[in-house]
Amino acid sequence: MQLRMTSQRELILRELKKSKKHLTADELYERVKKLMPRISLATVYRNLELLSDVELIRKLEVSGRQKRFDSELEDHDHIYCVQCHCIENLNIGNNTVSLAAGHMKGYTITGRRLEVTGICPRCQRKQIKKDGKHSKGGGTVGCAKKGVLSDEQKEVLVAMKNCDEPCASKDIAAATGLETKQVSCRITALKKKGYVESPVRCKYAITNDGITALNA
Amino acid sequence: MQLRMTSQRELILRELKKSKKHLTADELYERVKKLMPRISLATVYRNLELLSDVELIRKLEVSGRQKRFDSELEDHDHIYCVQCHCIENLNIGNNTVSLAAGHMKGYTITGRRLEVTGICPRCQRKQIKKDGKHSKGGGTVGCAKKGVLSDEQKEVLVAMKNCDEPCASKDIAAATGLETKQVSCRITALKKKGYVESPVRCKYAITNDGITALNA
DNA sequence: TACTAGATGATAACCATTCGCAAGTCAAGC
DNA sequence: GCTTGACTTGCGAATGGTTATCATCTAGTA
Repeated sequence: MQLRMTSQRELILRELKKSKKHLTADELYERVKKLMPRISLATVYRNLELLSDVELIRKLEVSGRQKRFDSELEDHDHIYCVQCHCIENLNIGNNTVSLAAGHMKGYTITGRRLEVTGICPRCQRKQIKKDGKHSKGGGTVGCAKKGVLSDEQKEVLVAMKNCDEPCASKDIAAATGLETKQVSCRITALKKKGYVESPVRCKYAITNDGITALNA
Repeated sequence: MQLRMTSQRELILRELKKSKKHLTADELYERVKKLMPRISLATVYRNLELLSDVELIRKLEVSGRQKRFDSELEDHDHIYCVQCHCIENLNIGNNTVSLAAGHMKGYTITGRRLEVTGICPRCQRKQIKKDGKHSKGGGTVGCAKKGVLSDEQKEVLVAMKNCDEPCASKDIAAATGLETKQVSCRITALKKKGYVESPVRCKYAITNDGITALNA
């Protein structure tokens, strides 16, 4: 099997090299599409795979769900920001440690990957600015994108908005005609999204985020 | 938010601890299901996530598409076999190197992950035994499970089986009544799966694997 | 120049994971 | 003891990244 240097392939390679970052397949797809609108996402995936097979580029299997690709071929490690999910290069010598240890188990070593995780300076600054929110790390892991409101949830949220002060789920049930069980379940979901808070035990109120989300 | 130790949760934790390996969510699900048949896969996922939030277990985001979970909490690294995809623990001290380098970039370090890749002793032995097959590493990445045969591919494969000696795609086309273009395309796919080989350029024959696959 | 390996675009399939919902269970307060 | 609401569960549908399939195109090679 032998590779042809097609125009698509060339473009993909060039764009990856041009961007010094570690792009995901579809970030690269977005860029390439601007220059070659009819290119298919499948072609991008295929070529990234192929190009890394022949070692013209390097596939990084790092944290997160998406693979990333790198045009830099020399061995280097990565540092990964757990908040913004950006990845930077890191240069550390001292590779011999791991190789020796590996050999002790009878393995033939083919490579090694060091990934340091942390919070990048940018995110640290952001954190200091608005440090009211207690982000437990858990909860919405990974992309902390706010879920969309379902109609059922909206119903509860609207009722809650109409209350002047924190109300019990029982009150919401009365207002909406729903069963309290359903209400309580939906409140839980809304709380997780940050649209509802509980200032007093068993009393709930809509948050500012919740109001924004309703209007959106 | 406070966790209850439900029977499901307990079982999941116990089974993970029992197996010394690094299980994926659904490997664990298979085990747990034997003891609690009505448990849901979602429950397993949920609990693994929750348990790792409270640090009763540890989530490993290692190579491959699936996450793995580990009941061992101390810091340790991993060695990963690129052929059988098994993972073993590895103990290397010397963590300070990476941390220092990370700090230089202004990061607040939260963790680090070293993954050595290689071929495990078991796979090395296997390799020596039957070393006729050139497995380029590429091709079917990850799970190297053979694709299922489509009806179209079967058609071509059957025709090929009926030939005593390697035949050209033209011959297959004649035998099946298909266009040679289609045939050639399917042959390519079959070759990639290892069901067809090309002993001579432009001549194809069904492989033993191919025959097995047909009968299956 | 004919033939075919290799590439492409479109789209369907895949697979691990997550979400939404309704129903269940447990602990605390009345 | 009964009620209430927080926390769980099972089910099933949705999501999202990635891969496979197929027909068609294109470019090397005999």
